Amino acid sequence: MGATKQRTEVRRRQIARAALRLMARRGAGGLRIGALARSVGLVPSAVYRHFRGRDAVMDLVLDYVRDELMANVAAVRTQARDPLKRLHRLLRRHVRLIVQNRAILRVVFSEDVFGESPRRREQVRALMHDYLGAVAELFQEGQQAGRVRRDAEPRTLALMFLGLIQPAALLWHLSGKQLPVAVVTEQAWEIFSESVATKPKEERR
Amino acid sequence: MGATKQRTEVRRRQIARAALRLMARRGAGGLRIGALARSVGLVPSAVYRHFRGRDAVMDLVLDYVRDELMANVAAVRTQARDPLKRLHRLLRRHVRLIVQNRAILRVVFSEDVFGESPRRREQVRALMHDYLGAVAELFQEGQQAGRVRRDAEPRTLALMFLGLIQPAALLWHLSGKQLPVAVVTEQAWEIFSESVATKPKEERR
DNA sequence: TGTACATCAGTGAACGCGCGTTCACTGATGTAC
DNA sequence: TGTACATCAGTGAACGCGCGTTCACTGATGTAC
Repeated sequence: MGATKQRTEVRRRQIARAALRLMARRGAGGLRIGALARSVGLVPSAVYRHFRGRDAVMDLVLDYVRDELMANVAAVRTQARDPLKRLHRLLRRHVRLIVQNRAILRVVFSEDVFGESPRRREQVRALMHDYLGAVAELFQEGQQAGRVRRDAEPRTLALMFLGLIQPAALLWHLSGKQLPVAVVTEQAWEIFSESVATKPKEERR
Repeated sequence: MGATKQRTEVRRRQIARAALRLMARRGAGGLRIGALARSVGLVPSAVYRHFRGRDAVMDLVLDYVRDELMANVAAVRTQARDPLKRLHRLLRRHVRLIVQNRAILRVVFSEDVFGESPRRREQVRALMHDYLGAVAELFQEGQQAGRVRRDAEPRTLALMFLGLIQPAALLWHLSGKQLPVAVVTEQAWEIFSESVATKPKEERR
């Protein structure tokens, strides 16, 4: 029944957005072509006019996630000079990203990604690796600027940084938005950053 | 053809163990009755002699995970008196548990659990909640003993504790055992515990 | 500006596959007497 | 200790379902002249 025709670029965008919504609710494995089509007012087979298949949709979503994460890193670089401030802002952005678009959690933790195809798994590994690399770079710059203690590996710090968010985000997600992620993460950042910053002996924070 | 008969309790144990192995490789969603049956030398339909269905198998696995996590908490309580030492030991045990049995990661991050049935989701939430509660208790005892700073919420500390492991474990898993989780986690613990412990100088607050 | 044709985004029916689950059955094991 | 019967853990065939994907088609949109 008569969906009005749209140019393929338009449909691709619509479908990608719908995919994000669906994955937020049902997870990566729960991305059904049928539901996807319906939610943009098409018939399942119509999706194949715009994508080669389910995998191609997934790819686009993964690209989106990567873009968002990396854009955050770039953004905080322009917003602050102090490496620790940059990291703090990145933390907030990361939390906001996850809260606003739960699909991101699902993609990274997905089954699909986790076990299934070696290709997918490698894609996500690379994504996580790159993001961690960018975060580690921020820490390293902090070390060079004398703001961050030098007796810690930047990559370890980057992992800890992610660790400030991940369990809270997971629990938040499981509990259906009950947990105040932003607040908890902020508290965790305070403790973490304090222990990571070089102490200007006997001075205030 | 012709599997020798076994008592149902024996089969249940065999099946549960096989389920753990399978989930470690393919994830919770990848737990197939067929594969499960084959890996204990049975025919798919035979599984139904011992379990009501796929969900019942999942339930048993979930129970196992809960038991292991909680047993770890109990164990470290007997192994050390100092709350921080207990937490350190718990961290190591947690890492070992995950490394030795990857199914645990999959269960907690699973799709199945993540989106699908509200029941499953609630089960996992409760599991995580209880474990976090037990960890928070250790922190609280540390505060009462004057070993842990009092200006931080025990629950926040518990979340951070999990955060020391989770991202590392995830990356380790994605990269196919490349990352030295134990080492990285140990480094992270050093930084974390240092910032959480009360400093000999500024005793009380 | 109108006509002829190519392209393109839709449709619905059908196919195939994997998988969980059911069912009637069989032969081994356990139990009562 | 042997016999009769109940129970119980196997088997394989079949069913049903959800879902991704293909295909022949149609009517709208774009383009050449």
